[in-house]
Amino acid sequence: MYKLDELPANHFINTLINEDLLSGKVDSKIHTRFPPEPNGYLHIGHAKAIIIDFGTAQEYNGLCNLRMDDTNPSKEDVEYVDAIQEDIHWLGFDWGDRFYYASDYFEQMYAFAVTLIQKGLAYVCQLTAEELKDMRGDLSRPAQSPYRDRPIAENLDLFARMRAGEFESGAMTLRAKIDLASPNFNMRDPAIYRINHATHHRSGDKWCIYPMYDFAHPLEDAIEHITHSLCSLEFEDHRPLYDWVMDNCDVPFKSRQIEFARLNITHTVMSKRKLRRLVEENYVNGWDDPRMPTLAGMRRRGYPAEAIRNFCAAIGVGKANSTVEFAQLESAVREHLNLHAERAMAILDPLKIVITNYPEGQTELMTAENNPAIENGGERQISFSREVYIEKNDFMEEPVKGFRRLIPGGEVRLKYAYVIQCDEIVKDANGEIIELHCSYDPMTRSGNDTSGKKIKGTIQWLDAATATRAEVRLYDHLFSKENPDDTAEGEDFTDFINPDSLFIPETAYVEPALNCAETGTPYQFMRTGYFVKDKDSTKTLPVFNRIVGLKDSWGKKQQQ
RNA sequence: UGGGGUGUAGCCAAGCGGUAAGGCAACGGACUUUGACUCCGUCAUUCGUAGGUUCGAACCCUACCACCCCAGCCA
Repeated sequence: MYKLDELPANHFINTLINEDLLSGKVDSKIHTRFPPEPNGYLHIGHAKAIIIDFGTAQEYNGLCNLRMDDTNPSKEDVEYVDAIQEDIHWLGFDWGDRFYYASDYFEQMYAFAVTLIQKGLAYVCQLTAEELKDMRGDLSRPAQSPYRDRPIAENLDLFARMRAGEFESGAMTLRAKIDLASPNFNMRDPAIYRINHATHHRSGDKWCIYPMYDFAHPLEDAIEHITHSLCSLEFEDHRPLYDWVMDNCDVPFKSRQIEFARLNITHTVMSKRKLRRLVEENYVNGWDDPRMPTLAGMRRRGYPAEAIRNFCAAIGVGKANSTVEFAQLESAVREHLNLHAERAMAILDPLKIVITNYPEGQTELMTAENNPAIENGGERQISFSREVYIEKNDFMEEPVKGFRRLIPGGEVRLKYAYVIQCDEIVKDANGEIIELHCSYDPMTRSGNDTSGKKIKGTIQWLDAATATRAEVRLYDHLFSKENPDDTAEGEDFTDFINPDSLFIPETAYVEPALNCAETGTPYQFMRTGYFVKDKDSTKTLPVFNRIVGLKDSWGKKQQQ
């Protein structure tokens, strides 16, 4: 039925799935699932998992379910359920009508647990958490439980009463009877049900006992006929238990668990605990703050979903712990923006230029390309008059070697307009430069330059008469520390937050034609970078996106 | 100290007994009305280390080393 050379072969997961297909071990459609716990927002690390889960299904013409793994009511909330769905859709994936909740299987899971008890494979253990800790053994000593040989009938009775709410939270657990001496601690009679009198975000107070991940997850997969359950490396040790549940509960289907390495990125934290702290301790303004590595944050920052997908494809899938450089993500974003983002001019730190030989009151319309990187990228008209703003650092009174922009007595091209020459520097009493007096060369009009001049530098500008004052924000990666995930639990982040991660220039101007209120299109600022409207904020002004800005080899040279 | 994993360039990563893909970064150069983009070129005689098997080893065997994960009634 299958031919090896027709099957996907991008990485080891394909190899394993192909084996199952070729051997006939799996004779149904490939079926995967993405099973987030609704206890936080999805981040770029989840994007990798989503792409592996949904992507693998797509590669094999199969299906991928979305399942809320909501088996711990004290950590979960509906707010996250909604956000997770929105983010997956934004990323470009769809689960059709296969949206499930683990909590919908609670009744079935309970029945499986009862069966296990009847088979003598599970027992109610009344050890308290502290007692359990004392009796769990260690590397060389097996664990112990005085309740291990409780009669089946008594276990059945106790488990029913656990469900009925007769006991307090934590009073007892249902444990799988496997092997107290196993070198794999996960097999030392793991708890599979605990008592927790908490209100579940969905099932309310219907249940006061909840299945543990190790028991619930294989059952969820089996119930949904998941052929391949893809998860991260830390669950490798749990696979024997996963298989034990599959083998000892009378499941309708047997799934196979395959583990891959989760994503780490430099200058970024990926742990939900730490992301939550960033939000709750107000280091950022919410889960969707553009500085956050959450999908919601990246969306607001102007990262295209396709760029994130391309990034994940580029980094591959393996089993080695690795940390991808932030630059690799930026590269994927730049690559996409270069082809899709329309260009615009903006001035973040204005310096006024008076073109003394340009007639007062005159205005010309100049033609500017919207996207020179693509054919038929469109054009727009921008006004030009006697007074314009340029970027302050596009002028150097005492130029360093190699500087190609405006210098006293020198010439520079105003992009899409004329070549100007700096004739005079006007300063205030403190010696601060107020404005520059320049003259333009009428023969150098963009599009029909008859001057024959070869000008090295080209800079951006804005007509002072029409430029729109804008609030602009520049973003960079959140942490100055390369591997902030190494930060000790509870440690203060303050010293590690990159002071440049958010910068708001005092006076910034943009082209008036930019309809920032209505467009979600990323714009690219001339030479200085990209910006995108911050769609979800109440402000209608653009966000400047320094981090995926143009590479600046001049700036780099300056630093050296 | 028990168990489970992983080691290929600065960072990812192919490779699965026939003589080290690709991407990111970096560095040269060409082009340029964005110091961007684009284009061309350079970048592992060697695959954690040491032995062994073989005509031939990153791939097989042995030993060692390093790093990651596991003793929640979290997922």
